[in-house]
Amino acid sequence: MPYTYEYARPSLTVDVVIFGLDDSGLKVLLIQRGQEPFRGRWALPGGFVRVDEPLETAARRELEEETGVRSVYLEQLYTFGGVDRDPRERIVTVAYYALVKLSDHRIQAATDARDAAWFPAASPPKLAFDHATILQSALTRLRGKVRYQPLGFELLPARFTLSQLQHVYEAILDRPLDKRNFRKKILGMGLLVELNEFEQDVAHRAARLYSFDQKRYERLAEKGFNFEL
Amino acid sequence: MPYTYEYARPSLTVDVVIFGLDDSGLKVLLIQRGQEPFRGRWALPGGFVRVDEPLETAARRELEEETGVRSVYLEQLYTFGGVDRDPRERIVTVAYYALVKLSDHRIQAATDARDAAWFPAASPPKLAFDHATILQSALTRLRGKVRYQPLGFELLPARFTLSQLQHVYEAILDRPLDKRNFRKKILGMGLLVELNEFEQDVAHRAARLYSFDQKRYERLAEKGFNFEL
DNA sequence: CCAAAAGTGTTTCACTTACACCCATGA
DNA sequence: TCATGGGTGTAAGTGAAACACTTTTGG
Repeated sequence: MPYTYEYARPSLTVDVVIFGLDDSGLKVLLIQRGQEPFRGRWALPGGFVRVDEPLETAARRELEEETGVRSVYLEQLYTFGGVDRDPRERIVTVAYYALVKLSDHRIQAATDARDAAWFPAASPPKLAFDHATILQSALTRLRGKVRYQPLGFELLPARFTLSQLQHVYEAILDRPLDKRNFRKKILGMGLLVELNEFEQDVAHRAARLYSFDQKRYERLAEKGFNFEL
Repeated sequence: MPYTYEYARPSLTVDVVIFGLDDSGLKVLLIQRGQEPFRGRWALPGGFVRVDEPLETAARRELEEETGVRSVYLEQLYTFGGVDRDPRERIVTVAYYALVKLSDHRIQAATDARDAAWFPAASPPKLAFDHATILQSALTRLRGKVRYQPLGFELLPARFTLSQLQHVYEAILDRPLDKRNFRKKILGMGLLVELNEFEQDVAHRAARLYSFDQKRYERLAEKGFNFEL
């Protein structure tokens, strides 16, 4: 090692809060620990950062190991550096949160039959370390950011109905939204592409499918447009 | 050391973007480096995190060394972990930003006659490492957050005029605000205490002084009140 | 024909914006 | 008395919120 240090240094990990959405609401992916400390407890997926590995790469590595997907929304959340957050030694963790499409069957396959499971994000089991705090921060961030960034689409398949989209926002914000006002507002932004496709096999009028125009959003955002629900 | 590791670990530092405000606008405090790499370049104050030291404590330590003040607004910004951000070795840095009252004379004293100086936050000199990126992130965060959190007061003395407050917001948001609308809005929140004191020694009508009611803000914020400019 | 969700406009109210003049003070 | 910033109200426009019925489809 080319330098010497006056002080011992903390270890560095990443942890990832992986959110998904299904019919029963917002979910978080947790791993059951096989070792001490906190053996048997549920915890966020995470691990050590390698010396030649960018932080986000480390987070994506953890994410991919647990879900099998690679290109999802991933954002750095906060760095937790309390001295006693790990009973063994000082470990600082850079927390990320990710939004994945639970409709993606690769995710179901990757999490089946493992020590991983989806839990309601708002009422998880007792968590290891300070992971309850990290999860709570992620929820708060998500709730704040979803209102002014088009994150809702990250939880849905590429083609979705307006009702599905509304349910996403209702689940995250945890309050009901008015259907007409929601549609007026979201369609008024001009960011949704109206497809000539419809829901299939439903016992009621089939809803039209839409897709989100990411490119158009990026162009508008550069010119000062603000997505805001 | 009680554990062994499969991989070498990055080193960990904190860096602090210290903002202040004077008549010529928003300023940032920089340190001129005395050693390689980047000898002679200006850089953000920062240093290694000690193994038994919480991150925020480390940031406050750096802040106090440079400004002499202890209780100021300090918030974690982002963690920068690019592999080549330091030419010597892998160093991950947890960046913070702070808001200090430049009217506080301790600050002037602590920064006088040192290798530290205040620069316009929007047009700093060429900076060492990736500190230009960090500063830019801090500015973006400050501009975003100042609109929905009462941060402006952190840059002013405890008693201030409405015009001073307006200038704070104009400097940060970098656009002019309408005087009557600004006053209406900010007074309408009921967070300012109207004092029976006035500016002294000005060559025009003396402006009334106000103070910010932090307690009242906290009580309202709990009940769902949102500060919003 | 029934159940279930899709789809659609208008009114009301609150808030934002634009805007100009007199006042108090010290030089 | 002049220069400088302090202090004040109203009208118009824009956007948010509240609200109910008809349509389509499969069972």
